Amino acid sequence: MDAPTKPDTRGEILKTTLQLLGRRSYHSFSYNDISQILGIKKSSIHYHFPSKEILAVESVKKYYEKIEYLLNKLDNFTTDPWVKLDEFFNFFKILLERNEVCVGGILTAEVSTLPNSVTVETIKVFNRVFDYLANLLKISRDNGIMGFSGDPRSRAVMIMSSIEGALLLSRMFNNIQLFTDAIQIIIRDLCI
Amino acid sequence: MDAPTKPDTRGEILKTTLQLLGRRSYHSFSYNDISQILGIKKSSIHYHFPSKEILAVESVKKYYEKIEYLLNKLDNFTTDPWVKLDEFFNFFKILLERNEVCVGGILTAEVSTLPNSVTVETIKVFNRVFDYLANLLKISRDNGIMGFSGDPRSRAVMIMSSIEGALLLSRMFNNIQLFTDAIQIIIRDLCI
DNA sequence: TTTATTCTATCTACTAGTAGGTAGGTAATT
DNA sequence: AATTACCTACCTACTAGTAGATAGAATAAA
Repeated sequence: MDAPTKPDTRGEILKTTLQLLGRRSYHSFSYNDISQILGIKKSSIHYHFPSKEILAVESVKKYYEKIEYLLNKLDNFTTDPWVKLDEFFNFFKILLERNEVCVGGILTAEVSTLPNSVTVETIKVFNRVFDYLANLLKISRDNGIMGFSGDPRSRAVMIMSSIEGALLLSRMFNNIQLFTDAIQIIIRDLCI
Repeated sequence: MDAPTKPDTRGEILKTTLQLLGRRSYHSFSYNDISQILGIKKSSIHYHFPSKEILAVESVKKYYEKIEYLLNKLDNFTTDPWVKLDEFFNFFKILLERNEVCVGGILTAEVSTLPNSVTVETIKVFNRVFDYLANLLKISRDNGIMGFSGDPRSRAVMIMSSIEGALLLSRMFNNIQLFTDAIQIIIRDLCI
């Protein structure tokens, strides 16, 4: 058994920031929120992240890692594209159950007032997901497992558009069924 | 010919607010922005709208009217549901061309930090649109013009989810094609 | 091994700027 | 005279951020 690890303040700050981004928005949380949640002073946060921009950039990078971990886990877990999609959608459903939505969706909605460096990282997340989904869709259609028409990448983008939109609406209407219904339609439209 | 109409400061404030909401977000514009754009002082805005919450509520109500006007115009213009949908989607495409997105989508993304009264008005807008689309879809399928499967209202919600998501992503990627591709898929998936 | 120095990570105290908002004043209109 | 619609001047609260201090840990030197 290892000795007690030293507290990871930096990591806790990032984790808290991601939660705040998933529940609120970039402009709706402040260093003061984090300091109260973690019981440290604002200047301690500034020590680890000298500006809010840097904090957000690092947070989005961490989010990218979480997405990367999810996608790798899907590929290690199964080769069945339907199961992969199911688990992929489930990742977002679990966010909803915690009253969060996708950090990417939040930042996308605020993009016109975001520091550019944050936008750049956000775009990377989406492109990673688009690539993954487009590849999955293409292979599945080539194998005759799926029957959708049109360009796989456009379909991938449209799936993520639907997911982001459905997450936001589902949260506003306080109705998870709204999200799961949308997922059913997305899946059904892939079958034809 | 009428005499010069008196300046409609209240209306100009509302119009400017809607533009700011469509380009930024609730938390990313301030009375100061409006005062600079219109060349009036903040307190003059406060005179017409004593609080930001009231300003937002009135703005969303005005947006509801714009949507209502759009939907009525569609119904007066044609009975062809494909043309109606095309024109409906075009309304949002024109927003993109002005570097705006749907006010409803913006507010939905910020809902966790909005005054409740603003949320209530936003929900009304969406329900209006869901009702309209669900009705259009149901009639069109009953008439054999459309071939989608599943509940028309769920399909309507999913269409709006896709539109909101695609608007946000299209704006972020600075690529209108992203939006128009999504629209193509939405329409195509209604044909089966 | 002990001591000195450097590094890390937190703190207190403070800043400039901006947000939403208020109170009182004034000119024009009714 | 009352109302409307604008103004100046100001307020509190909060934001992101800064400077300096300090304690503990790690490293280097004797």
